[in-house]
Amino acid sequence: MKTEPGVVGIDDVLAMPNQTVDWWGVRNYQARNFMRDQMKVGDKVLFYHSSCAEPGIAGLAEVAKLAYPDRMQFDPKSPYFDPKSTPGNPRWVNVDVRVTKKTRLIGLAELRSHPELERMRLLQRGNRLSITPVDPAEWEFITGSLLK
DNA sequence: GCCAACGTTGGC
DNA sequence: GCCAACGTTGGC
Repeated sequence: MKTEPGVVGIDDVLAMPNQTVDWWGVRNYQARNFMRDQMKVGDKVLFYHSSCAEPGIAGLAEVAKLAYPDRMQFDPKSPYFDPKSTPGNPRWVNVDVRVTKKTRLIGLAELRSHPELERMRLLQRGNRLSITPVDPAEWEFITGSLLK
């Protein structure tokens, strides 16, 4: 799951109660559907920093709460406000994410250097999705080999 | 700031 | 439903 550290970085989440944050602001249907349809409490998450000086994996996390309406869509003052969304029929949802471990930063170049991660969705050319599935083998390689 | 690669919008 | 124009993402 990508986040911009200038907005909410891993240190910000670690400073929050229960090291947990609501993943507000996703406004892409595919990414929303991953949260809504796929993610369960306890699912493991790679916490990724994007649009910053050092893009890469910054930590490990897990899903702490099933998808529910994103609070920003109802706030007219928020850039994430959606006038077409109503509390009775919300368009956007988010899960809660709890950071379980801050790791060393694994940069993009390093990720790309490993053939084991060649097919990782995050690394595919043209990928702009802020939430992408991670293959169990990819998770194992990253947590088992790269972070040892 | 550039720009590739998308995704969304809206006229038809 | 098509598709051109426009907007966004995100690494560099």
